[in-house]
Amino acid sequence: MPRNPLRDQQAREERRRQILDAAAGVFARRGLLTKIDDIAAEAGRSHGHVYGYFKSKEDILMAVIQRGQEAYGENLRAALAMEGPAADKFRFIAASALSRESSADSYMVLLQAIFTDLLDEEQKTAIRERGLANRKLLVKLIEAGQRDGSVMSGDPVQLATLFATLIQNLMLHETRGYAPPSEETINLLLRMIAP
Amino acid sequence: MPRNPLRDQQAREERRRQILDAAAGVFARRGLLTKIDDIAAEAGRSHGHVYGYFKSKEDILMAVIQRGQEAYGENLRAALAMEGPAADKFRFIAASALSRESSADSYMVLLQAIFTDLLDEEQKTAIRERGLANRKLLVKLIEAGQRDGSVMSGDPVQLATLFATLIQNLMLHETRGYAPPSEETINLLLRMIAP
Amino acid sequence: MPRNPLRDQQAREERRRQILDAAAGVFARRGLLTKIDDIAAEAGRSHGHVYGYFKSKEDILMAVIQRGQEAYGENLRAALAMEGPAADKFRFIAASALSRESSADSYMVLLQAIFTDLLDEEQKTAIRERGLANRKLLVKLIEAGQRDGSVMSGDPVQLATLFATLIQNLMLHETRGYAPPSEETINLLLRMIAP
Amino acid sequence: MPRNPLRDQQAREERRRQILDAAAGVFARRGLLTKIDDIAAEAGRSHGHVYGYFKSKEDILMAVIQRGQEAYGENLRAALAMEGPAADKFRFIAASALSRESSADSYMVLLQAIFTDLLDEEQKTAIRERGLANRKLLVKLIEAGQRDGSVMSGDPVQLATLFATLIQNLMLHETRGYAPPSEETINLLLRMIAP
DNA sequence: GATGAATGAGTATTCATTCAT
DNA sequence: AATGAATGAATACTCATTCAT
Repeated sequence: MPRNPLRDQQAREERRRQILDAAAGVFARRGLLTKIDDIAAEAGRSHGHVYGYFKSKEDILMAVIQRGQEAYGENLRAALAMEGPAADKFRFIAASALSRESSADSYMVLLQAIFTDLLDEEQKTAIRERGLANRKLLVKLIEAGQRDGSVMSGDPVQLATLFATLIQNLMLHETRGYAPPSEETINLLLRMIAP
Repeated sequence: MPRNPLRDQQAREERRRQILDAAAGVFARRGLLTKIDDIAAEAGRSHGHVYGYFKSKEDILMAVIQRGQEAYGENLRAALAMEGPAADKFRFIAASALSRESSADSYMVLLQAIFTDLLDEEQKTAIRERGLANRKLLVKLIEAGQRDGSVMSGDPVQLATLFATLIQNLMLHETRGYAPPSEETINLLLRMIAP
Repeated sequence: MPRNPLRDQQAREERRRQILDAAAGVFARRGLLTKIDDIAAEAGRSHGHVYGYFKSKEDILMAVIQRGQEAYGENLRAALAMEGPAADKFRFIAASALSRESSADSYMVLLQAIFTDLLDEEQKTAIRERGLANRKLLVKLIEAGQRDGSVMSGDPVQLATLFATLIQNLMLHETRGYAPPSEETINLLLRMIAP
Repeated sequence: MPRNPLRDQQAREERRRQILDAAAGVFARRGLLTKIDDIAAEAGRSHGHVYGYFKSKEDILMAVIQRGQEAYGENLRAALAMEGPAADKFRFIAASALSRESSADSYMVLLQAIFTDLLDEEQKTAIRERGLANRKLLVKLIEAGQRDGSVMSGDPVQLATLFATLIQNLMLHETRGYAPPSEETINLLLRMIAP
């Protein structure tokens, strides 16, 4: 059978993605105490397999976080690109964040990673920078909302932080033992930032 | 031979408190990966000493969380007992939570503890129940605020959750690499729940 | 990827047996104070290796004891299956027990295990039940001996116990600092139970 | 109150004896895994108290063993001093050994102590020498029995060992899960060494 | 590539022993 | 003397990582 480098490469990336999917779930469920074996088992592979795709556990952790942050960033960019009033954009962001199960996972993993010394400062800085980049996008949305009158006045950076905070932490509600956030929760949240 | 049982008992409680103080700080800084030796070193004692006061690491963790939740509850009760408009009470709560350094610590520790299987379900349930008890106090405050017109309309339970979420997550700001919450942040926060 | 599952399985069992052999020797030499590292060193492996085959030190201890009891039971069954006078069967049992070095090991380990609270009651019960099953076999031999006139009269259960006691404790002679039991010792022993 | 050196000394010895009594029981029950705290608790004292009377745990262990061996020796000497046929003397020894609860304890403790490296060779030698001294006494009894026709012919040393073995191990019966030795057991035992 | 056996650094916990009171 | 707080050496066990097959 003739080699097919492109196909090989794609297969490799697909398997790497599968491992990351598994890792995101297990990290979220078990926190930083997650073992490589847990991830491998979730992916239906051996732990040796995992090391064929990632250098270390830390490496996997960084990849999970990065993917989560980039997905959130994509969401923000999609909202920015939407037509219509800013309110709709916020509803879109809130709904997306709260619907995708993995969001809460990524956020919690990120929070824990920053909170321990498992990662070195360089890695933490990378995470923080991606976080700041995402907040910039949200600030733009806030500013647009203030211009079209759908968001209250006030420092857009602070407002962005508060809004992000609300969304992110709402994702943890089920984990905290509260009822999962509903449509009504989203409405309330949007009223809170309305003028 | 204990010459003074009362004094001994008090000294013992004092040392236990010192260990808890140390543990709260280290757990917050290093997360659940905290080692007993870290706690002992922070308390300026040997790890053997720590085991004279706590049965296990898990035991210390539970004690740290419980103390944090009870301190938050005290805060809420103090606010409820205050005279004056509801808005002042919210400001008091927000200011207390954001000022005491240990609050953010306790909250993060709690979040992580619930998020891993380090604790068994029974212990997690105890934590969740204390959390719900505290939320009930906050719901009372929200309802009072709605009666005197200082809080927007809406389901008080949902509003309480959102408000708590804002405060608690703001406590993590510095950790997340953002600027620490200021007086202005608090004003903004209070405007968000105003009608 | 296991190219040869059968071979792998066999290799695994072989290694497990090697660990048990090492453990039996070390337990016998060092008693219950034996460290996992001692066992691993005796087997020429790391302690991590040992944990790949046994769940805990207690687990190894139980396996060593069980193997010893089962080997003794096999001996008794072989004697029962022998042709000829009962006296020959007793000689066979005595000689086997005193010759195989490991017998004394297993017996001493068993004695110590029952004598401490390292094992829980359930495990001790399992050991005692295997002991009683073995004694039943010996009782059969005693009864056959009484029928063919090679064993003195008396309660067969008591006689079985005394005979077993003699054999088992003789195995400890070297340990006790006495001369090892000889052919002559066996003759004497057999005369003691003769009518 | 005037000092009374003699009285002080006696009080001290009495307390030392109390500790030894406690230690013998606990060592027998828990084996070499016995903790100093167990002994102290059994004696109704603090562990610090125990160190006022013994240098180390090893020290206590040696004292317990020595006392047991000496008590056994006293028994043998008392038998030797008895009037009458040798058979009565054996019955006396067997009955004493099996009746005094502490005998089995001491024997098991001795067995375990010799079987580990908790004691150094010097200490083990001391124990073995006391054991050999006791066996000499028993050999004298056997020889007397052979002279008066109440004991079978054969090497007296071997016979002594077998007899001692029977008695000692019978002491462990209850521990092994068998019925405790009875009057009938003793009769059987005496018949076994009869000509 | 895939597997899982093997290793050993790392960690929680225990307990003999010391010593201030 | 008596107590028990404090220490730290010792030890069972875990788990990330490597590597032979």
